[in-house]
Amino acid sequence: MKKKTSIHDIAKQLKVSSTTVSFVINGKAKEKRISVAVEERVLKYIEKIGFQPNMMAKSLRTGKSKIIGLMVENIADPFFSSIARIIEENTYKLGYKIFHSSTDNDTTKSKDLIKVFRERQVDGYIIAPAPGIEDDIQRLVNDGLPVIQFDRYFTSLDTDVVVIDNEEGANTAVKHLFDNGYANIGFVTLDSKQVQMHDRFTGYKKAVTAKKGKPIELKIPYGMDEELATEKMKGFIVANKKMDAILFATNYLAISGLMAIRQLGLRIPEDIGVIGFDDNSHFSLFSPSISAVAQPVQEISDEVIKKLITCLGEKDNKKRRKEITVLKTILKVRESSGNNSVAGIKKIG
Amino acid sequence: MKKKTSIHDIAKQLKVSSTTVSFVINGKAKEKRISVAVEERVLKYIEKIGFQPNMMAKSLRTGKSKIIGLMVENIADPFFSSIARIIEENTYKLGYKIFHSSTDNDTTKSKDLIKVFRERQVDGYIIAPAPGIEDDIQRLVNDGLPVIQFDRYFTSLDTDVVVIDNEEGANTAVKHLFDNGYANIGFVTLDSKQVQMHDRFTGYKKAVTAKKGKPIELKIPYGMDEELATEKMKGFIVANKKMDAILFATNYLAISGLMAIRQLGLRIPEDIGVIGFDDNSHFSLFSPSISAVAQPVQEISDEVIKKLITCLGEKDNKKRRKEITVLKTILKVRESSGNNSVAGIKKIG
DNA sequence: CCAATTTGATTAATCGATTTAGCTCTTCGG
DNA sequence: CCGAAGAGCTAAATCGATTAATCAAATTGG
Repeated sequence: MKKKTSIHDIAKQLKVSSTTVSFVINGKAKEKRISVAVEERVLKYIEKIGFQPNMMAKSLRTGKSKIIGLMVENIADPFFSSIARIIEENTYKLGYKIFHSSTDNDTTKSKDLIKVFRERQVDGYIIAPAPGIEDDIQRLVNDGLPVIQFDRYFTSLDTDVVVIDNEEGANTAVKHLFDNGYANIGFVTLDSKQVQMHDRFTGYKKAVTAKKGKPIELKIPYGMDEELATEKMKGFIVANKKMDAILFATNYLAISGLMAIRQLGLRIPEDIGVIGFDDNSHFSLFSPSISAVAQPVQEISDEVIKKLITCLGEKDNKKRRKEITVLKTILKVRESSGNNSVAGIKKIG
Repeated sequence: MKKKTSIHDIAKQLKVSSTTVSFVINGKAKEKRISVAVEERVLKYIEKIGFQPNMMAKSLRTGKSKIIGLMVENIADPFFSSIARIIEENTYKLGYKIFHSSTDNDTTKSKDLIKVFRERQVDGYIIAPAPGIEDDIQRLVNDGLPVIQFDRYFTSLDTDVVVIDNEEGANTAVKHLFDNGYANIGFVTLDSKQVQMHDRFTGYKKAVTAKKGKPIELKIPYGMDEELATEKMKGFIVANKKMDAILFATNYLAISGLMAIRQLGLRIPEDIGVIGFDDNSHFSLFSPSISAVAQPVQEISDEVIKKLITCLGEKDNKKRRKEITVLKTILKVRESSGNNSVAGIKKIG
């Protein structure tokens, strides 16, 4: 059908060697002492025919695929898709393309994805790890491949890490609820052992016990159908009559929770106060508007990229000292958590 | 550091030829008359060392990268990220990986992306085209590469297409507003010549003129800052005193519009009725809940995948008769557009 | 003027797979 | 016992680039 023209075809046409063409294409004309005359002739020709080198061949030879593997829980989740967008944008400028993949927090799927990434020779890995893939990541690390863990991480692994201060984020949110007159604060989270969820619970618990309260917790299994989750939450709210506020550990849990509250006919913030983890551009438009612990998406992405670039530039990655960066969350105080703004916290419309 | 083991290393270890190893790995042992004994020996060994063939080499040789290029306006937009997710999921099962990219509806960026996709040898293209890239896509088509346009398309190009019936979607929405007692309906859209926006306007206009009304239109430039857009819309609403309902042409325009309405202190649906194009899982939680013209995301994705698979299976793509699939939208009637449900339209909580 | 250096370009190996064509050995019919 | 057929495996070309090694011609220095 169509045979793509190769560097050799060009060489033949111009009666030079393919080496020369390669040098010119890669801007090494000066360095490799190619005469300006020949250089221009080659440049003109490849411009004319719109030559595009075959990255596969290039990658095979150089060992660099110029591809980054990005593994997140769910690319359709606004938190992850925003990060994906920023990462894509910035790495693109450096000539990298991204393979995205959603793990659904599933171990088998994640392991398989790592395998696929490997055989595709990706140059670097950005991973929000699912449970149980410690060994797989360890193997990447052993082979000196650049790996960044973000959002959550295995403490046992020696990789760069970018996370937020989940404990403090949750803690501040609960304290804020107390300051607004709520006394019995519940926590709805995922039934998960992952470190970020655990930290959020810890932050919640510390704030509650500091007030001599006792934790009221509901755990929803990962991947549970939204309607079912809503039912669970309705049961949870009904069963805990005294509970007057809830902190939700993820954005989609908050959504189910809001449905539950609405279906029960409760008023926010009068009957029940609400704060969600992960902000969403829509929260400010709800009536009442929904308070949230916002993750600094831009900063997270920037940190991840910065670290990745550093890793990619390293010749021996195993020698480098790895860094754990912990970023601060921002409590977005809106109507759903009462009206008193707390010192040091921005009150927003 | 680490030299990945190749098919040759395996061959050397097992004292067979790399040809044999290749045959076994690709399941052609029977076909190529490799003895069961040798086959098992090879299989056992590659299992033991966890061998992973180099896809770059494979792709170079076979000419198939097993990569699909996906170009959308913005991967952080829930509409596109949902589609991306479904496509990723399904193509993955067939051994394909996806390169996603956001075009921002920018011509230069889109052209550049197509170039990058080409040099990366992607096997197929799924494109929600930005303006002005007709020629670039035409070139792909000329070279017999599988191309699917979706969400919007260039009518001049002979590719498979998956879109929704934008005209009818908008038309139905406006009719619904009329049926609910609204008389002067405005339309807020993008300042864009793209076909999907044009069709939405046509649907709106036909419904309005059928009622002897005259169109009231506001065009927002693509990429305008959200706050500025909100201001524009406030001005629009104030300037058109008699306007009592608005249809927004995209989900993010609806968001800005809702902010404008809120800031002006208007009540929905009493003072002003609202319908958005593109549904969002949050719309049902707004107070009042927001009506929307929902796009059938799952169906769109399924169609796109089906068509792509067909193209990929074709030996001569240029011969194939291309198909344009137009899918129906679903009007989700909620509180923001009044209370009367229209015949044939599902009234939802 | 000859050896040494510089200039400008090329030859050929290599990356890791796939695949065509062919080689060797056994078996079997006649 | 010879030739054909088939079974089982391999050599070597190939995909399209990069790059170390080298070479011929021109230039320079002493």
